[in-house]
Amino acid sequence: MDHPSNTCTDLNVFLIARLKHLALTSDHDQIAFLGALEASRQTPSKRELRNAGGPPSSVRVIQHGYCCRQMGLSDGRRQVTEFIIPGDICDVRGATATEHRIHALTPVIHSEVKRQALARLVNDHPRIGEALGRSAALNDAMLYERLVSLGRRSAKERLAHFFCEVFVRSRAVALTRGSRCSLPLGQADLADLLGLSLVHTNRSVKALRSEGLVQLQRQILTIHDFNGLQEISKFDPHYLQLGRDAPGPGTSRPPPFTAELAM
Amino acid sequence: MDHPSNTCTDLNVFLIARLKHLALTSDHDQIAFLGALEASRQTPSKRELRNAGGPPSSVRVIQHGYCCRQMGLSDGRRQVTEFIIPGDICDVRGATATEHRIHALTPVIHSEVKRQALARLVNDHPRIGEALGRSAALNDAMLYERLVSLGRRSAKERLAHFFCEVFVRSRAVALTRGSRCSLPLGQADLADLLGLSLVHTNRSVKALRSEGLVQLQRQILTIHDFNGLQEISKFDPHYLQLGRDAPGPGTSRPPPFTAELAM
DNA sequence: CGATAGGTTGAGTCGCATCAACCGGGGTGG
DNA sequence: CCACCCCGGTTGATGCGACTCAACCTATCG
Repeated sequence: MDHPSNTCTDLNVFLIARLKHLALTSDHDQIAFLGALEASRQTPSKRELRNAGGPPSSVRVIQHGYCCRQMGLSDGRRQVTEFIIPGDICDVRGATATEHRIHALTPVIHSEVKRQALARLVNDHPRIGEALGRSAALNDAMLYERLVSLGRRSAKERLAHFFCEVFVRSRAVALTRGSRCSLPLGQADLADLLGLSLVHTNRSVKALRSEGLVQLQRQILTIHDFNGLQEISKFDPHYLQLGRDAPGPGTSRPPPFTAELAM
Repeated sequence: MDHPSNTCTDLNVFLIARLKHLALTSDHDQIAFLGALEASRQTPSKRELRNAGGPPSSVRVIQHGYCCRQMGLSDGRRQVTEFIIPGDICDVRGATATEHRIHALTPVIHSEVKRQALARLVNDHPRIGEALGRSAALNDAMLYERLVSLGRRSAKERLAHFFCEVFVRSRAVALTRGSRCSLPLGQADLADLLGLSLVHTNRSVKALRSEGLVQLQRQILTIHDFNGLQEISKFDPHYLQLGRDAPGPGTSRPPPFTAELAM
C-alpha cells in the first residue's frame, strides 16, 4: 500500500489479484493473459499515460502506481472521472474519441495488450473474454455510482462514499494495511473528482476528520470508522462485485457472478 | 418522432438506423441480428421493463418508445442515469446487480437477445460483436459526458447540453421532424436526470425558453437556436460518434471508427 | 533561505434547494 | 354537464450548501 516503489516483488501481483476477483481463476488463463502483455512502460508522476503510439483501442493494465482519468472543459474546469489503482484494467472497450486523459498521480508502471493479440487471446481463452467483460461492467458500476454521488449526494456523503469505495477496492487487491490505504490525490483532485470546490472539499474532509471517521494525510487514507462512513453515505459494496466483508484477501471469495457475456 | 403509436411501419426502423450508425452496414449482418431477437414485448407507460425472466445479462433493444434508467437512494432521492430512445441497445455488458431500473416513459416495445444466442451470433458475425462494442463505448461516452455535466456544469449548461444531445441522438435515428423531437420526460424526471431540484429545473428551462433557445411543451422539444445552446453548453457532438451535421439521415455517414475491439 | 506547492481558514456571495402555494387542463364520476 | 380532483407546470419567499476571493500557514526542496 505504500507509495509506488520497488518494494513490489512481482510486477503483476495486483493484476493477478484483480483477475481472481474477476473470476479468472485458472492459472492457465492467467498466464495466457500475462503473456499477451506488451513490455511494461513507465510514466513518471504528473504525466499523461500514452499508448505506445499504436491503435488507440487496446486494453491497458496498471501494474503499479495510481492514476486518474479526467476530462477538461474549454474554460479550464475539469472533471476527474475515475480513480485508478494498481491492477485496474482500463479501456476495455475502445476509449471514445473525447477529450480523455489518463494522468499519473504517482510513477506508474503499465502495459497493454494490442487489439490483435487481444482478439486472439479472447478467442483461445473464452474465460478471459468473460473476465474482461466483468471488468468493464464493474467499471460501469462505479461510473453509475459516481453519477449518483454527483447528482444527488451532499459533499460529506460524496466524500464518505468515495472513501469507502477506495478502501474496499484497495483491500480487494491487498493494497490495504490495517485500516489504511494509499490515496495519492490532492484535495484539488478530490474536488474535481467529486464535483466540489477545493475549499469546500477541504472543509468537508475536515468535518469527517473531526468526527473521528477518517484521516487523510500525506497521501494516506486512514479509516477510523468504516461503519460511520457507510452510515453517512449509505455505501453498499455490492456494486463492486467483490467479496463482501472479507477482512483479508485470503477469505474473500469471488462473488457468484451471474455468468456474464464474453463479448 | 410522435409519441409511440402504431404509425410505425416497421418495428425495427430505428434499430436498423442505429445499427447503421454503429457501422453495421451489411444487410447480411443486420438480418442476422434481427433474427436473433426474441419476440417483442410491450411494457405500458410508467412501468418497469423486465427481462423475460431469463438470465439477467442479455442485450435489450428498444424498438419503440422511450424509457430511462434510474437508481434510487434509500431515502427516496433518485438519479436518472440514462435517457433511452428508440433504437438504443441496452445492457450490452451485463447489468450490474445494483439497484438499476429501466422505467418506461411511454408505452415501449422491446426485445432482447439471450446470452447464448448472442454468443453464437457474435461468433458467426464478428462485425456484430464490433458494433455492439461500439454501442457500449457510445453509452460510456454519454455517461462520461453526463458526469461532467453533474460535476462541473451549471443548471443552464446542463439543460442546454442535454437538449443538444437528445436532439442529435434523435436525429441520428430519424426521430426528428424539422427542429423538433420527442422528449417524454416530465420536469421532475429532467431534474433527477440533471441532478437539480424540480423548481430550479423549471426556472432554468424557463430561462432558456425566454432567451428564445428552446421550447418544451407536451413532451415535444423544439430547438429554436441550436448554436445558442451549443454556445452555452460547449456541446461537442464528437462524443456521440455520429455523422456530424447531417441534416437528414440520408447524408449522414458512419464516422471513421478507429477499428474497435470485437471482444 | 527564498520559493513553491498543498493544505487551512475567514468573509461574503450566489446558485440552487426547500417550502408552500397557485394555476390550468384533462379525466372522472355524480 | 358540471363539480371535483389529480397531475404537471409555474411562481414566490426564504434558507442553506457550496462557491469565490483572499489570505495565511506549513512543509518540502533546490
